[in-house]
Amino acid sequence: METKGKSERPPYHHGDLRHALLDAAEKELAERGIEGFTLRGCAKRAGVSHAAPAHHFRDANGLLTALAALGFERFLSCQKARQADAPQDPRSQLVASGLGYVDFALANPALFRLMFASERADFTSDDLAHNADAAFGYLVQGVAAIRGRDPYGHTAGMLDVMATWGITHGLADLMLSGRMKPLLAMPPAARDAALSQIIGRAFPERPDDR
Amino acid sequence: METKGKSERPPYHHGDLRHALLDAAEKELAERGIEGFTLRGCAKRAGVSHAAPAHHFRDANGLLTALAALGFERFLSCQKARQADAPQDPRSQLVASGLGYVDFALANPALFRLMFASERADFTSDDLAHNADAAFGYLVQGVAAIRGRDPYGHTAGMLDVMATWGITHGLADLMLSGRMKPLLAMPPAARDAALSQIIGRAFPERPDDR
DNA sequence: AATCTATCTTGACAGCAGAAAGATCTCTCG
DNA sequence: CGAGAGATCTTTCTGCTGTCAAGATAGATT
Repeated sequence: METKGKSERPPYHHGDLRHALLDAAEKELAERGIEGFTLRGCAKRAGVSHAAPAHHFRDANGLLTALAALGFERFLSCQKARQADAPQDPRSQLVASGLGYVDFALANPALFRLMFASERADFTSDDLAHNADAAFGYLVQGVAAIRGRDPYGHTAGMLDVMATWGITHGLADLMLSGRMKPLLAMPPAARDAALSQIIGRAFPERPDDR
Repeated sequence: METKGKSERPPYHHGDLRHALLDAAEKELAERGIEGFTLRGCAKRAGVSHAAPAHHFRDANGLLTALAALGFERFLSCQKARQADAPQDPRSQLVASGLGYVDFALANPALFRLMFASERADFTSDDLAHNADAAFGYLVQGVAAIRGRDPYGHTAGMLDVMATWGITHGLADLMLSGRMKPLLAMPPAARDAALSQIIGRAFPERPDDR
């Protein structure tokens, strides 16, 4: 109970190392990017030896996979946050979720890349696959609300889904790589307006018009 | 002039190591992905010691940067190839270049990621910056041909450019990560038709309609 | 109290990038 | 012709990485 007399050594067992490692991994990812990510760096951040993570995550990619799974949850939260401030009609709601999509990407660039453009996250993992599917399902449901029927099964519906996802994702990804300078230079309100205008093109009133 | 009598040792000087390394790097990238890319692997492929590349490219990122610059040239070629087979009206031409965009991404996934989503390619390099700008300029010019005036300077024009680029890039990138299953499952002709329909939404007849 | 199991540390190894120094070839200029 | 000079390539070394194996420690169970 009392101290050892000299420096209080950290306890041998961390207590919640799993959480601590996920936090550390997120910071590591944010600061050094996915290509500079290091398992040893995460361990050091969490104040633990370099081999400790292996007990909670199989290997470096295992840690990244768990982090990506968490990412998809926050990804959905960002979309819902935008929707809460938007009008309730289906079109406004779908556009708002697109704005949330971009919000998340800009706020967590490396994590976004891990989730959408990396081979290191293992999508056969149940956790990750489940959360990623949930995000996709949310999009489909948003499109269904506009068109009034389930987009699955008929081509026009799938076109709407792919157009919406494609344009939102493309804008987000290009902004992350520093392209889309005009958008990046705009003040927030103007940027939101421009993004909304573009995203809205994905689901025109007359979907079959060319 | 005559042989040494035993095994003919490869010449000390390679002759065209720079080219050989670029070829090797492309194969290395295609086979092991950007995250498995190794400078030593490239050297071995080119039949040369691991330190030889340093004389032609500063370091591993230098080699990748040169490769990305080459990539942007072929990227443009893919777009022009599609346009050659398409009707000459501006809209068909712009859609065709989008199909070429996707062609390139699907044919060179890792290279595409290097060009658009990696921190390893150095875009301050003159070569790379020049070729990347050329690709972007080509897109802008394609949009200008539709709208009849230079998209720069006025907001509506920039919206057209960003919408076109965003939707094309988004579709390509998502297909690369194995999403967009419906599109990937289609036979080529159907896929082209679907992609064209979606890309066309980026520049509607009445650009201001919501 | 004794043992069992999960957790964490230490030490080792192979592969990697990059730097430094030396070897080999080609070329130019006297 | 031939002697530097400079470019090209190899060898060697250092420090970092991920992963594995073996040992130390703590908490839980019985």
